[in-house]
Amino acid sequence: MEYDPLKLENQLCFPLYAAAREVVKKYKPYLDEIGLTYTQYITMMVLWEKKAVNVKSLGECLYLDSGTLTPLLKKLESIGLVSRLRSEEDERNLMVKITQKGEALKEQAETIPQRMASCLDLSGEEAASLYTLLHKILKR
Amino acid sequence: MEYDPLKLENQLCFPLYAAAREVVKKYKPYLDEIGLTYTQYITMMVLWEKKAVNVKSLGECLYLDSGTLTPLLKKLESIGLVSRLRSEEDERNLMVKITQKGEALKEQAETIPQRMASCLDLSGEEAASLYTLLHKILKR
DNA sequence: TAAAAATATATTGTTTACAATTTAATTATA
DNA sequence: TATAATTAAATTGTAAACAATATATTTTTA
Repeated sequence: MEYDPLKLENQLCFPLYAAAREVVKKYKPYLDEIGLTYTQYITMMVLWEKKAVNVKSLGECLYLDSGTLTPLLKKLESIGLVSRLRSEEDERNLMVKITQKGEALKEQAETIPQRMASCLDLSGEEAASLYTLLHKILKR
Repeated sequence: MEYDPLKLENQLCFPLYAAAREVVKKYKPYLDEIGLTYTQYITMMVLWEKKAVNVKSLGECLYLDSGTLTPLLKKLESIGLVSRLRSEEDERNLMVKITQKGEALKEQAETIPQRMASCLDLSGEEAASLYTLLHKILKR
């Protein structure tokens, strides 16, 4: 029996793709508590840190484009977590700003990272090693 | 400045999610050549190996459910790569079988794994380590 | 400075992804 | 053996994800 590079078990991308989806699925019960999807959650993370950001740099942070972000940001605006306003200096830029309600949500999210970590069941070393390898793939 | 577990750069899931999408995106030019999406490609991988499989076990292989697979398999059937037929013994099962055309496609796909690997730019050791860690996450 | 190029976001269309529900078939059990 | 429980796919509805295109604004350059 010779080695077949087209066997699923010989792929590296496939477990990456599958594990990413499995982990996002594990977040769901926690994110349901605060009424966010995973993509909305990481968007809020950027805003919890930066307070305001335009769509382009948000997309660079998250590896997402306006086709994904525009409807998502409109949704977050409709929930009252962010505001969307064209920049005065350059009207091509849309500034996304966190609202008071958005800031307040952070407190409810504080417990999520730890609860998720205990789901993952990796040692500290394994997690660090995985972190490094993934960032190596993402390096551009 | 204290450690904030809600900062994007302190997440492990986020680079997993982002890297998976980036890598799938890198497949696109290669998969375009053979007219498949990434999800269709990994479905064909299972069929290149197993020749025939029902939707449930296909879903177990790929970590996908019938909600995703049903339309995808109909699409593959419409292209002529697979056939879909209810099992005689148990009519709840839908057997998905690879066609001649599906088998023939494998030859055109042979070069993809190597070309992808050179995109990834990981050493053999790094790839092996990543493989192990991802499978640890997927272990059920 | 008028036209061209570049930039930022939005829109359109297609495919995934998945939760929740429905339908149909099979198996278990009262 | 009729009824209940289980199982496998399909369907429905929503949210991503992304390529390709369109629109509007700003910057370059001829």
